[in-house]
Amino acid sequence: MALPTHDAASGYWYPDSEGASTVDVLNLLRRYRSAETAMRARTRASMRMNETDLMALRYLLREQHAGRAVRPVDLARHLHISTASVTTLVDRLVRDGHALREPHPTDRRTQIVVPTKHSDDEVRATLGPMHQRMLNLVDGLSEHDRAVVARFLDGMTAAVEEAAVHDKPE
Amino acid sequence: MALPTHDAASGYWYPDSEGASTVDVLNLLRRYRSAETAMRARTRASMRMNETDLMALRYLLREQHAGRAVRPVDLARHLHISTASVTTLVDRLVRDGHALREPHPTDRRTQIVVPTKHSDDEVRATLGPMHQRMLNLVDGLSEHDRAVVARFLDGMTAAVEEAAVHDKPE
DNA sequence: CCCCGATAGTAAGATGATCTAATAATCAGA
DNA sequence: TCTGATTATTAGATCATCTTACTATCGGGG
Repeated sequence: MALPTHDAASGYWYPDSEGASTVDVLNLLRRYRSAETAMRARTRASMRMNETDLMALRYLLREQHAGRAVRPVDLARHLHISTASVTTLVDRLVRDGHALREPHPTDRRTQIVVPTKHSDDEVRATLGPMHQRMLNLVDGLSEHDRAVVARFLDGMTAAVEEAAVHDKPE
Repeated sequence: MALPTHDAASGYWYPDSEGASTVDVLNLLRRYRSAETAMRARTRASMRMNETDLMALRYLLREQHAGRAVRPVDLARHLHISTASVTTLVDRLVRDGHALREPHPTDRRTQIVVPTKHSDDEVRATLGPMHQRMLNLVDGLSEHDRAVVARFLDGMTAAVEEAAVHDKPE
């Protein structure tokens, strides 16, 4: 925790100097964004998957965890791709042992896409430690600081979403 | 600012209730991520560009602002694509009026890729107001809160980057 | 001064993920 | 029971990327 500096390409941050200017914060946010993107690229590479397929798999795992069944059309809506593309996407997931097609109990037009235990293990092994580090970090914050961070993230989300309201009435 | 709730698909947040749990914060971070991704998709759609081309253009604008010339090979390195792909990428940017190829002053093997004023205006018009809202938000924070947020972002970045150290010695 | 390895951009052809349009099966309500 | 809506699939096209091969240029060591 006593590391002097993170020296990403753009945006330095010295944890000792108390003064974090406004642009510092925005640069840190951008730096986090880029670190997360790089992390996704690594995960993708280590699992030999493309971005969409990985997002699909994570969605499958999340929904399974929540006890909800996922049909191909749900994937299409969540990922904003056509059902035709989902067909080939699920083909890939099944071919590579990440998911299975199972019959839907009541609707014979559709199916249920289920992640395999193997894929669950693999994602957990890859993302688990990182997730744990994140949890630890936030856990270490005081109640007050957590609220500060929560308000910040909520506000940033609103700032980003507001663009949708004004620019595109469609 | 007295809005009751942001109700994204996953992760609710009530700004009034003081208790933001650890998982709340992580959900808010994920929600911000997804809002930002959606914003990028809107920008891309409104400018009729794909993700890589938009990232390239933003890089060109940023570097120009910093007074640095950008060669095709710089784009290749920054975007992690081959120089062959950069050739076609710059072809697209030039075709659509977003950039120009200019001769390099000293090295005749290469060129300089310059963003057009038009593209500058367009990006500024699209992203400017959002950026302003973000600045205002962070500006509104107290010195102390800004430091809290900065430490949080710095820590999260470290948590995400640490995966690279352990998992992939390559 | 000139060669030669390194660097830069481009062309050609292949691959992979997406799209649209058309089709077939099934559902659910009038 | 028909009929319109929903769902998945196939076929064919498009688009961005890749690898490989090639050409032009640079810059340093004989």
